[in-house]
Amino acid sequence: MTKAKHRQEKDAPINEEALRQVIELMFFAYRDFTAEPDAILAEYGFGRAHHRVIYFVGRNPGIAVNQLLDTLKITKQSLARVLRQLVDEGFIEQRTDAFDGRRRLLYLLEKGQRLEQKLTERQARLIARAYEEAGVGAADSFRAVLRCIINSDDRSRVGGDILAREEREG
Amino acid sequence: MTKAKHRQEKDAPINEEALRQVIELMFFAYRDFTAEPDAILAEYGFGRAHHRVIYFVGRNPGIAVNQLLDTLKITKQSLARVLRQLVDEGFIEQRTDAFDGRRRLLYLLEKGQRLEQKLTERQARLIARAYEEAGVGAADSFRAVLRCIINSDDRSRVGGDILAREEREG
DNA sequence: CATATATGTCAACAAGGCTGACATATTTTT
DNA sequence: AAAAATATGTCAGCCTTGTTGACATATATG
Repeated sequence: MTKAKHRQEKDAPINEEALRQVIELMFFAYRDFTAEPDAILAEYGFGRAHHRVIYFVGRNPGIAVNQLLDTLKITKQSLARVLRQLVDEGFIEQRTDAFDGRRRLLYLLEKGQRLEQKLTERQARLIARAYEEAGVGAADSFRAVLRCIINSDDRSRVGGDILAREEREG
Repeated sequence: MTKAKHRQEKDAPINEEALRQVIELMFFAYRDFTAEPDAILAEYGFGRAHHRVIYFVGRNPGIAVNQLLDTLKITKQSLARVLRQLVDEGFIEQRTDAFDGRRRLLYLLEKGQRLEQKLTERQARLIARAYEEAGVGAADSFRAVLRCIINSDDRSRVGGDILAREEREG
């Protein structure tokens, strides 16, 4: 137990040891959070990269390739590889935008929807159980803190709002 | 706004949309949580794998290679690569265990401690700011939920308690 | 018509996971 | 003492998923 640090912030009563613990908790929690999906994806010969694409396309039907790149913050080539597989194997469909023929809008096909649901269900169940175990009211705080950890620019991407966001800001 | 789902669990009042949002929040939050350390590590020619090793060795001075493998849940070879670099470049020291000559106990050297502090400081600051922004009391709930997401087996590893844990359970 | 934009694709590279095999030192068991 | 188990190190090679830079094509826009 180190003695209270000389308050550098105005009056932050935040325990240093507790902060250290959160760093570890984030590591373990994220690993367990992705473990089940990873195992399911492996059966399809997919990885976490495929999961992200399937998830965000499912959440934002009709998202364009560039919007997806902006969201995932990976390079065109990284996306191309996994997207190609997903399209070739019938999980995702690309339709040319009627208003701008250069754009390819992405949609989940039925096969993709089934996989997406399967993956999301597992993760949702894990969170739901954690909420129950952690006690009522913990859910809102949990979400609030997560949201505050996120770069303000990305906060508006949460909630399947990427397409609308583009119209507002882009 | 979908209408309330037919409660499949006993009486779980958990909003499905909220759960979906958490999935996204976890993705963005973890990415931003690791972004700053990643940038610092890159200056040293290191990656996230090095960070994990430095962190857990710093948190558990005298941890053995096997304990580190169990904690990180990676293979010997994956660890060997980054550990070799860290030892060669003077960030980590290996001492033979006096009680069991087969074991190599790991310690941070001064160089390693400095880097560890630098990295931890950034992450702690990010969390601390999020707590302030999210409001008082959010911290405890946040930690509680994270802990509940974690596999019960790993919960006892949080808090720099890996060495003691080994004595208790191993 | 010139330029900018959205996308696709090729080649090559790096980090960090993985496997399996094998060597060595040391401890524990028989 | 011999045998077996344990802890570690190392070699070779593979995969996924990130990276860069270059170039091609279609479409939109000034």
